[in-house]
Amino acid sequence: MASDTKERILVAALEMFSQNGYAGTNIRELSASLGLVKSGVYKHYESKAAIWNALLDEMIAYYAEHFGSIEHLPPVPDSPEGLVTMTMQMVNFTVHDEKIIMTRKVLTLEQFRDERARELATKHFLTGLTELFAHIFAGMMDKGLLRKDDPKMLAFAYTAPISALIHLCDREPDQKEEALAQIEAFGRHFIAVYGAKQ
Amino acid sequence: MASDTKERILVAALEMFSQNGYAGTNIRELSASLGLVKSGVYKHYESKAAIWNALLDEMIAYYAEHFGSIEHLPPVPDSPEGLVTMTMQMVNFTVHDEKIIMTRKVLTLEQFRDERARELATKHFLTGLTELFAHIFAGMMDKGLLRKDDPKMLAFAYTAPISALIHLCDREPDQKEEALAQIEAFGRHFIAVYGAKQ
DNA sequence: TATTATAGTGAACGAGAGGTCACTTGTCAA
DNA sequence: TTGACAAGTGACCTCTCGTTCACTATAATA
Repeated sequence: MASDTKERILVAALEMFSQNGYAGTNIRELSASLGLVKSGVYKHYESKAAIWNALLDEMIAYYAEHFGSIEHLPPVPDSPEGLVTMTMQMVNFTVHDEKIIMTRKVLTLEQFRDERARELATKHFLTGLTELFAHIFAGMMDKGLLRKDDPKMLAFAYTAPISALIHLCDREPDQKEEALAQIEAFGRHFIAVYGAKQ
Repeated sequence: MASDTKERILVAALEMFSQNGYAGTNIRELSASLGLVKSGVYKHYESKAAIWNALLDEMIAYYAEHFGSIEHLPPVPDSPEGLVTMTMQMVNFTVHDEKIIMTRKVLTLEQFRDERARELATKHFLTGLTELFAHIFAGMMDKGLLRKDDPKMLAFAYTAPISALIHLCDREPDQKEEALAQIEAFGRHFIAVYGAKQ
């Protein structure tokens, strides 16, 4: 019945791993945050490493489902301004959603220790975003909204600065508002530079 | 006499912290890697945290000395191609120098736990590079090598993608050569886009 | 009703952590 | 030569870690 405990353990693990890292997290605290005693956790996972692996399984599956599939491509904007709007919607979500913030933090902290975390980090932080926007930019070029150029290069030039500011938001939450404004300014700069000449 | 031990401890600490993080590092291993026993370390530092703080002091001082001062500004390139050359020299150094690699890794791993690490991470990964290249780009604009625009915005647009690929090199050293080629390609793309119209 | 599986408890364990301390050794100044 | 001091040793301390296990409570099943 109340065996959503197994899932609640993963939620708590994400929270603690993202704050203190894998090595800095202990099972006692994790259990306590769920209102049970540490041996209770071992009824659901055989070890700390098993919790970590299950969490990574979930993160990988979630990423594949939400960002890795073609049908989840956002629509191609109808105007340069539409690109900024869409970008800001995505960015606003990604820097305010606690679960996604914690996922990024965990991947950041464990990328050098765990191979799967490393792979997922590269997707999350670099290749995934670039591929997504390469599609979008190719569509915008077809519509005559963007100067014809290599869509992958433009996507990289567009997403990497945004990604850097998203990382800044994770690191310094106080500066979130400024960072968001900076992203918007960068978006407008980008369309001014790369927008198709009228 | 042989009291460079205090300094050797910091070297070993940088190595271990960058691989396993602060929490994942233990003094026994650290001491053993220096050929001494753990209590020997406590003759030089009163605690693990003291080692961490001394290491951070050193990293902060090193950064201020080498990247934070005006007189260490690289010369403004004489041609668009010169920008690429200079960039590749800097990048090649930064992705191959072990100490700098380890410094980036440590800052990456501890940015959420230690406030000074967080500040230094933001400088290392974002603002420092941007300010440096803002100076360079302002100079290039004066020379007519770059289209007139906001130097800070251009510097951000230039350095953030490069920084993303430097992080990729740290995360996936196997892909270092591809990443360097990608940085060079991006540099050429950048001057094609932002170079002053002849 | 008796049985059985599931979820959770609390005490215990061994290993390894950070840290202390009395002691030895080597070096140099008085 | 002696004394003082810095550097290093090894045994030991306490604490916390991940993990185990015998046990209990509960709820569904036969």
